[in-house]
Amino acid sequence: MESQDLKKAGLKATLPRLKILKFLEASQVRHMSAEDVYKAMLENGDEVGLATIYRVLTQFEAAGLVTRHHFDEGHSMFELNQGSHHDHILCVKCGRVDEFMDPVIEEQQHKIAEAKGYEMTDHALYIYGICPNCRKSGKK
Amino acid sequence: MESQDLKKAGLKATLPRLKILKFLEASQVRHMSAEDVYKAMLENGDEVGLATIYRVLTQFEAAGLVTRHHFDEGHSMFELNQGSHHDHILCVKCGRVDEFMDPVIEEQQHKIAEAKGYEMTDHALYIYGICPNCRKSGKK
DNA sequence: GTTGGAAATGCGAAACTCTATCATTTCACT
DNA sequence: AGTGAAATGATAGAGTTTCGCATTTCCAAC
Repeated sequence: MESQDLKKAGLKATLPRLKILKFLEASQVRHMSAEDVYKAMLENGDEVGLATIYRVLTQFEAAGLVTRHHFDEGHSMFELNQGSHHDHILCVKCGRVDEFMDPVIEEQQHKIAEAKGYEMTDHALYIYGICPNCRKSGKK
Repeated sequence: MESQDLKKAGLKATLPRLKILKFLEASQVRHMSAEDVYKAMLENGDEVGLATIYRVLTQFEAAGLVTRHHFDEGHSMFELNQGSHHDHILCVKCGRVDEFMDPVIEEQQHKIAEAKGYEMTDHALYIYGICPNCRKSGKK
């Protein structure tokens, strides 16, 4: 009963919110824009207004249910929070996204923030490159 | 004669491009959006169309003269390439931007890319936090 | 120096993502 | 079931960036 998850997050268990949460959980694609979610749900027969998708994803983010990423300028990508924290490495040719977690980097970031007198609240790390497949096929 | 710099970068030495390059070099502010550049140049009496600012900054980026940053969603920030590579730490309260360079992190990134089979082309690292000033004044 | 043509510019319109407005509907609680 | 608060949906609007095209500028050859 996902409605419990929403209540726990401080959100009223409305039909659109439930549909979106279920959709994210069922999706094979881990990273999606609001537009992606909107279109995919439409095809699924679940009609939810685009404005609602944006609102709900923002609320989910505030509630810690999803994370918002800025892989590239222009639009936000959302990822359901499951499993543990990780950063991303992206292919500039095909858009493929892989995940990694590096304790050394995580620790260094805290050290840097401390050295600069900052209280660290968040961080974003993206490595861009050419993925194994694209290197092999040698696409320009 | 900055026109040499442009020629070297493979760009025709036009008046707007020269003006923009000179402006960036003279500016005390290191990070600016296209709109920032446009307005500041207007006040300076250098009128260059906004579309041209966007085009030229994008060309400068391709030529390696400037770097484009995505500090937050919504708009790109540009920085003239002078001095060496560095990453950024940003205050979420006041927008202050500091720079740092950490050899350990740089090296780890290459290792990660290699381990994942990627050919690394670029990376972006932003640490977000509360800067010393904002911590002292305890602003919410 | 002129001049011819390619390249760049400037303007407005348009694309794109995201937010605001507000009438209507839905949820939760008696 | 009834009621009030909150959420939704549709559309308009805001903000950033790009596009299309007429005009201007650069530059190299005469």
